[in-house]
Parts: sequence; C-alpha cells; structure tokens
Amino acid sequence: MKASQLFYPTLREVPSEAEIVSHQLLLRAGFIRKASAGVYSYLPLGRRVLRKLENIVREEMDKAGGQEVLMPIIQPRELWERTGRWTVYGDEMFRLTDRHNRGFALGPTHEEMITTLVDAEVHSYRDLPLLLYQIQNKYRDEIRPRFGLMRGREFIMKDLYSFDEDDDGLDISYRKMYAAYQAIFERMALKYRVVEADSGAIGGNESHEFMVLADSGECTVIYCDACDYAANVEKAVCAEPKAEANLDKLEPLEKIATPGLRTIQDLVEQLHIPEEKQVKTLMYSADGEILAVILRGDRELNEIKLKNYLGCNQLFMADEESVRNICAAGFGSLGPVSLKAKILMDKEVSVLRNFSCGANEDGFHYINVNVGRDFVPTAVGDFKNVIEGDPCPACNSSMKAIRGIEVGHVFKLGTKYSDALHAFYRNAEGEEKAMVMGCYGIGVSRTMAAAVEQNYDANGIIWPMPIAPYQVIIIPVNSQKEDQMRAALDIYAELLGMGLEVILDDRDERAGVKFKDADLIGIPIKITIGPKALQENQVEVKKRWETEAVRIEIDRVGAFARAIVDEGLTQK
RNA sequence: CGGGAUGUAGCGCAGCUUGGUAGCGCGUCUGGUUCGGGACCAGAAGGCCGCAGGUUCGAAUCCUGUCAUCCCGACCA
Repeated sequence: MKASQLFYPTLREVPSEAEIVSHQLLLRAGFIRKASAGVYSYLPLGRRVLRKLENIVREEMDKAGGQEVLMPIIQPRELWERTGRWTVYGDEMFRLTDRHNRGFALGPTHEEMITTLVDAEVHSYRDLPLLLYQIQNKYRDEIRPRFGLMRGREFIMKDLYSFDEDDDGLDISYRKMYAAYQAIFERMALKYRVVEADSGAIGGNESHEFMVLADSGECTVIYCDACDYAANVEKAVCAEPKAEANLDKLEPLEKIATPGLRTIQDLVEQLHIPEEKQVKTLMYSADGEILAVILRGDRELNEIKLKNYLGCNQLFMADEESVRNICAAGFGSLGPVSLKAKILMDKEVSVLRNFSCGANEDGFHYINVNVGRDFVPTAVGDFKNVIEGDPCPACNSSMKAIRGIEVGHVFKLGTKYSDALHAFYRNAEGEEKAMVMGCYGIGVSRTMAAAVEQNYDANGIIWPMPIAPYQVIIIPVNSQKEDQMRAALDIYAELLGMGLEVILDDRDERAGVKFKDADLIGIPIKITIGPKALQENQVEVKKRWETEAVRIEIDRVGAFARAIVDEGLTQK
C-alpha cells in the first residue's frame, strides 16, 4: 500500500477525550474514530489489526473443533423471556420495537439464540459434542463505557458455545477451549495470565479468565510465583490464618470512652491500637435483611464473596438509619458484642485475641474483645479481599498482585439454558436428557486495545508482528529524489512479491514527518532509503522496538526483512 | 444512577471573573524556498462559541433548562 493512498489520518496532539494510552494512540495513529460513547469506527489500519486478531482466533477455534456460524444481532424479545433474561438483563440490554410493536434486543450475548438453534436441529447423542462459534458485534448499554475500546457499548466478540452429553463431555470441551485460548494469546505475542474467576450467580461451576497484563487493567490478579496459583481478586483466597498470636492470655473485656473517634485510623492515631488488632463492622442490607460482617481492621470486604455466600439478589451497604433501628449506635461505634443482627465473621478474626471494636454505643469502644467469650458469630467464612503479601492457598508462599485486562473468559454453564429452552437430546439408552453447555468468549476489539497497552513507547505503538497492520514500511527520505524513489519502488515490489505486507511512504513529506508517522502507527520493520547509504547500494533497516538501525545491501534486504517477519510470527 | 469536570474552526487551547466587531498554535488550501526525526516565508479558507429559553440596547461571557463527552464508584469480553 502506498502511504499517499492509505487513509490513516494521524493526529499530532492527543485528543482531550482520551485518558489511557491505547485510546490515545489508536486515535492519534488513525486506527479508530469515535461515533458516540463506547461506539467506534475502525479505519483501515484498525480494521486490518482486527482481521489479524480474528483470523488467529478463527484458526484456533477451527483447530479445536469449533465451527463458525453467524447469528442475528437483532433477537426477538420472546426468546429472552423464555430464559427470564428480558427482565434480568435489565438496562444493559439495548431494546427496540419494530413497526408492529414487537420487541427486540440487540444481542448482548447469544446463549438464547444458539440454544434455540441447537434445540431445533440436534436431537441425538450422535450429534454431540457440538462446538459452534461466531465473531460478531455485541451490544451492551454499559452504565459507563470507558477507555476507548476497552469497554464499549458496541464491541467485537468471539463467542463459542459447547454442547455435550454430560459433565464429562463438558470437561473435555472446556479443556479444549482453555488450551485453544492459551494458543491464541501466545500467537498474538501478548503477555497474559490465566486466572480463576468468580462464576457468579450461574452456579459453582468452573470459570477462568485470560488476563493481558498491563498497569491500566481494570482487574487485579493475585498470583503466586512459587506455584501456579492465580486468581482474580474477586475470587482469590489465601491460606488459613496462622494462630501465632493466640498465646496471649485473654484479658477482661473493657469498655472505653472514645468520643469523636470513628475510623480505624482514628483509633490507630489516638489510642495506638494497630489496625490488625481492631475489628471493623460493616452493616449490609441483603434482600432487605440487615446483617453485620466483621473483618480485621486492615482488611477490605469482598462484596462478591459476601454475595455468593448469601446467595441474595440485592446487596448494598445499609444506611445509618436502618442501622440505628437495630442498634443504639451509628457508624463508627459498631461492633459484634451484643449486636442484634446476624454476624458473618471473616475467618481471620477467629485467630485474633484481645482486639478492639465499637461498643454499639456512640462514643464508646471495647478493648480486649474475644470471640466465643464476648460474642458468637452466626457464621465464619472468607469475606475479605486478598492482598499482596498474603500467603498462597496452595503453597503458603507470599503472593503478589498485578493488574490485568480481561480479554477472554471460559465458563461452564451446565444445563441452565438447555433446561430453560428445552435443548434436549436422546442418549444411547433412548432417554431424553438436557445438553450440558459451556460458553467461551474473547473480546476481540478489547484485545486490540490491550495489545497497545502492552506494546508502546513515547513515539507510538509497537505492534507485535503477528497482529501488526503492516509488517514493513519503506521510507525514501526524499520522495522527490529519483534514485531514492526508484530504489524504494524496487524494494516495495520485491517485498510484495515475497508476500510481505508493506507500506511505501511515497508522500511528499519531509523525512521527520514520515519517521514520526511510521513510529506512531507502530509498523515493526522500517526500511529507510537515504542518499548516503544508497551510494553504497545499501539501505537502513530498523526494528520498531530497537533503537539502532542496521545497514543492509539492497539485494539482501528482502531476505533480511523476511527473516525478521518470520521470527516475529513464530516466537512466543 | 450518584459524585466531579468539560463543551469556542479538523486537533489542542485562550477569551468568560468585569457583557460591546471571535482569537492563538497545529493541521488544511495556494505560491515560493527547503528536504535524514513533526521546516520556513507570503497569502487564503474555515466557527449557530453544544442546543433551547431567559435577562439586556447588546450575550461565547450572566441566569434557567437540556443534550453530549470525559473522569471516580456498582457490571462485563
């Protein structure tokens, strides 16, 4: 492609709307443009990257036994009512009405659609397992679209659905997809990590997320260097608390006046009680019931764990008024002693001795509180967020935390949708059984942003070879010099003939402009044709991620570029 | 949806406090000189000051409403 013909409007300045690197660079380099919040057009360079990503995904899905289909974006309301999700999905679903007043949704996901399809066409165990996927736009009216392509309202997703006879079959499909996802992100040359994920309300089934590691990631990953353990912080657990401090003898419970002291920090500063010798009491409303959760003072509650434990639909922090209805104190003076509510205790609290907490009386705290003697919790469980330094549940080593971008999610669904939509089959014994399903998603457009988050420098994007929009850019330093242009055109023709993807920057621009643009759009290999080297029949070749160029004889440059490309395409 | 901020030329911004002819830089177009890391000179085009209403002789500026965009919290690929 000649740069003079290529539609890639680059910007010298950072659009003020863009906050994170991938958004800024994709806009500046002319890959995307915004249509409205969370809705983007992909310009030619962006489209090419998407195609590369899609093709890698497609090849690996096919290799794993998947078959590509394409389902409607517009989905009838009735389908969603059958699974109850017309209501459950809530405001996040884009809805529309046709001229006959029939309701439709713009597909946020396709379980309903695919299950109905499979139900209609598949009736025998002989047809299972079946793995169907598509690569297509999804629509979710996110409360807050964010960070350019990172969280769009319209985005491109690969979604595969597996249908198996039973749980054993599902295990096999699940493992196939897990391995295919590893292959995909390795082929994309992205640094990623597979983590255990919360499977949410759908059930206690297995679920893993594929995280591309980047500081700007919205997720926190807790992992262990000493072993394989890695989990989303939503799900992460740590080893059982050690009971070293338990030797302290139990001191008598004592109530002390603490006027004006409300926070953990207040007690640390004024009374010199360390955070980890305090217990904090959080009041929650779970489907209308007010209950207390107690944690060590330096810990944070993990609401997802709490919600999963309770199995409730609505969970939010109680307001002070509801708290005062059951207790004589407000926030800042709450504690588990004589509290008239269910008390869920984080297990870490059970090894504490002689700790302090609110006295359920404004302006008073207890010290030397002890579990069992002074109060008895309703339940003990794991309700805290794991943090860096906590011991690994598998090997007890100190764990670390890192940020990640969730680009893939594999998920065992079980029979939730096949039951609701009657996707049954006959087994070898002639019995009718529900198909066991799994679903497996990759955010393709998000992956594009994630790749940039992981590969850039001060000058622009540095595309990994397998997903670069073009592999080589040829820059004649001065397009008006005939000898330079002739050499550039020769090399251009040669590289094209070798099947390489090449841009020839034939624009009548100064060298600096061409170099800046080449760096900005992130083409991996730059071939510069300048007067000095040309006199010796040489050109300069520079890899985008290196600082120094090397001189190469013109008749060797094709083979040289080919070798760099091949290396970039095959390395992990 | 709550909290915070911003809407002025394609992009980045000033002007608003104290109402009085809409500005700067970059980009674009024309001509010329340049030509190995975002050139220089001369000229030109380009704006419903987000939108609606109000106050006023007069509103980018003050008031009210509204829409959009961005950031912080609950959702997810």
